[in-house]
Amino acid sequence: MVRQRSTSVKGLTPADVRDEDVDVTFMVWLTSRATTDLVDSVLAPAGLDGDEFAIYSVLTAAPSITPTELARWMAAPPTTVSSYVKRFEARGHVEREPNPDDGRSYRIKLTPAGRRAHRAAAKLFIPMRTRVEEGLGPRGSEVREALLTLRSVLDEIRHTPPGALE
Amino acid sequence: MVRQRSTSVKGLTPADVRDEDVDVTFMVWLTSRATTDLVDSVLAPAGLDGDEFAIYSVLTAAPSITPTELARWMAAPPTTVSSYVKRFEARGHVEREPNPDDGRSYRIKLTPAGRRAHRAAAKLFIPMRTRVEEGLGPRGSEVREALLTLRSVLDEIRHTPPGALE
DNA sequence: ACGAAAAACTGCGATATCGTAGTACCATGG
DNA sequence: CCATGGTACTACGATATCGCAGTTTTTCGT
Repeated sequence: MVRQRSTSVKGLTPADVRDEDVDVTFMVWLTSRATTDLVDSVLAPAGLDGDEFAIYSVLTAAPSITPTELARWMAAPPTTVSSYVKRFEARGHVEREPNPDDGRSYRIKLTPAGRRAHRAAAKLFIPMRTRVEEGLGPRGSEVREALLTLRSVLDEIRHTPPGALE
Repeated sequence: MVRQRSTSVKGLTPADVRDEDVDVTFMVWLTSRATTDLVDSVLAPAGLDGDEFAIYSVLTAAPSITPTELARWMAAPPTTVSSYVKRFEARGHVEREPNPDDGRSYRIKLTPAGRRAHRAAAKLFIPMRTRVEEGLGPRGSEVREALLTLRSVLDEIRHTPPGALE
């Protein structure tokens, strides 16, 4: 998975790009890459990557969900979700049951094996989570708050057609 | 690229997962997906996706950089960077020049065409950035601050071998 | 109740990501 | 100055992502 060094490279190379005056979006990108790298490497032994763990977590929290709902959750295109489901099902980690409300659709549920896989991954995840929380210390809640704010702003923009100025 | 709706799905479905008591990492994941979706859709007409735009931006800020440095920057494995470079070069957007300090390596530079492409993408990006900043309002600096904090914590953990407890 | 439009999903194919393993080069010790 | 080990990069191959276009079912207007 490759453990990388630091964002501030070597001595002086591209380090002159100071974070303070960089775009929020760019920082999200950077943060996200760092998170992915860390989480993926932590979860690797459990055979799940970060995305998969996140999805399994959603499936754990929400007893059952449709592909479309999942797609909205993770802001992913339906085809991607479709192949996720296929993959998870092949692993025996999720199963589909007919959606009583809509014949075109179905609902996804973790199987016991899926729950077990999630628990195994969680066991690796928790210590990391703890370290992150410790690292954040009291600022933890501010960070969470900030992410929340940011996400709601993003969502609002995402769902506003380009032309529509309020 | 698919424009999705909202994180809080429909009426009541998986909405019972309240953000407040969700993991920071998970929120980063969610935020990152939303960001990717938004940025990709905004930049699409310019023929760059978010990742590419970010890299072009780094290359704009840092006059030249080696693949390894770039890999550290974006916390990506070297093979990924390698194929990025190949792709960008094929587009005529970057060029390699020999690294005087190291014969195994080389330095990457945006070509004029590459700079042009970046500028074109930036033209689409700026309005979005503005909307995000407006949406954040005075909380903008806190959000930036939070991301900064988070990233430094993540980096520190990432670079600490699993066993090494301080 | 019917037909048109929209929505949920998927097969397929193009492209992207990234692990494995290999090559070229540098650095260190003796 | 050579050997040994480490580092920078990449070819190749496996798998993942996701757009396009098509099918099935639902929704809505009349």
